[in-house]
Amino acid sequence: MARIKTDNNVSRKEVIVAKAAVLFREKGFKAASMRDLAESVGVEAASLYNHIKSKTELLHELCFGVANRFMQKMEEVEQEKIPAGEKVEKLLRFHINEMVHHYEEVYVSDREWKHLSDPYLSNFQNQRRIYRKRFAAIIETGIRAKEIEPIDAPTAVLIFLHAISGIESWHRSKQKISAEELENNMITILVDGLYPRK
Amino acid sequence: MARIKTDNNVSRKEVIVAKAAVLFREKGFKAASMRDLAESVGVEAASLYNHIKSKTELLHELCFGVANRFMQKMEEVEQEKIPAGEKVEKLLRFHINEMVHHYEEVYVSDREWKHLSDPYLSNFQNQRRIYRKRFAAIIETGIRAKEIEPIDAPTAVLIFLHAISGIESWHRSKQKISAEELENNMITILVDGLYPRK
DNA sequence: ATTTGTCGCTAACGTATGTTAGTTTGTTAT
DNA sequence: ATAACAAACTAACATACGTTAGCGACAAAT
Repeated sequence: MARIKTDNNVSRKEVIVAKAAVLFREKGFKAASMRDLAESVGVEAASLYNHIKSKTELLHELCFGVANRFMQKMEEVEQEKIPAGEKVEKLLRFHINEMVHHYEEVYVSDREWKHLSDPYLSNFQNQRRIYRKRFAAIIETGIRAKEIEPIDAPTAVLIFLHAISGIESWHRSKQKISAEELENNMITILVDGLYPRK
Repeated sequence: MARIKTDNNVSRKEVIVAKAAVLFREKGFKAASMRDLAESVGVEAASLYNHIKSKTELLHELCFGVANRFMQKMEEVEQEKIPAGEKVEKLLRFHINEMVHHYEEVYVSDREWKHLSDPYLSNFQNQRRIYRKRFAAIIETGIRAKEIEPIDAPTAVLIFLHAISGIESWHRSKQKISAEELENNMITILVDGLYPRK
């Protein structure tokens, strides 16, 4: 009998959720089976249910974990007293860092949320919509202050968020540039298009 | 008995592939069942197999259909005798148009190719890698000609391609701006970051 | 040492899935 | 009208999946 080993105040459930993130990322939620997950945890499939309620619970855990972190950062940034452009940059850097350092969870939350079931599904969709609205609002504030070029803010937000989720491919790439290089490259490319030409 | 109705030289197989694109987009490849597809086509599940070999064949058809169109455009653009910046812009506009007008197929090809099986899988991955290399090469030519800012070309390519795939959300959005507006907004935001500041 | 509760195991259930076999219906060509 | 073919149907198969029930093994507390 092989117990799930848990170092340092990390519950067995958390171990399972972490392994699930890896698996859901590489196979997709539907294609990843509980038996796959069990094997990667080192245990029989049925044993998982001593720690979790269902497969979907794992997805909840992942999606809302990520969503909450982003929402919290949004609140933090909104309250700072700095120009809108800097707020945008701060948010972008946060996104990039999350993608680099919590790759699996962020990726899963981004691509697999469709498979949430309905009290949670609409909740999640709402959160995303709200997040984007608030992001766009920051950009629009910058535009009114003539600090940012007059572009369509919602489109800009879409571009930013999806551009960053492209780090997925960087993550798998062989000839990696460093994480800081990546971050600065992205900021250059994304943000420099924002400011008016002189 | 309800036959699949086919107007205008369009084979029944093509009807099925088209419906599959819609279904795969909204549920994901794994979650979409052949019985779902059959219902949406208006026929029993088993009947589909008079026209197709397998579920995965539908995915091949979609993925390689899209990939081939992009490869062809790449060849076309490479051979034009225009500045690198304009080549980039042409490719981006093509991407945006494909995403707007062949939404379902492009989206599926982008997100569901993981579920291809192995002779096709590696083939598809190769095509993508090659496509990106050639795209990056164009940008690098522009950089050497001091026509484009010295940025990391592979990163720029990742950003561009993923940014455009974000149109997905625009497609579903209610308060749509027009397709041309969208295209021009995107080009402004993405391309303007490329040229050196004066 | 005994109790108690946590955790993992085996076995199995019910359901959904992709696909095949064999048959019947409808259409097209002679 | 009839033969020939295409395309739909019904029935069923094997497999894979999420999950439950019940039991045994280990660890912690008394």
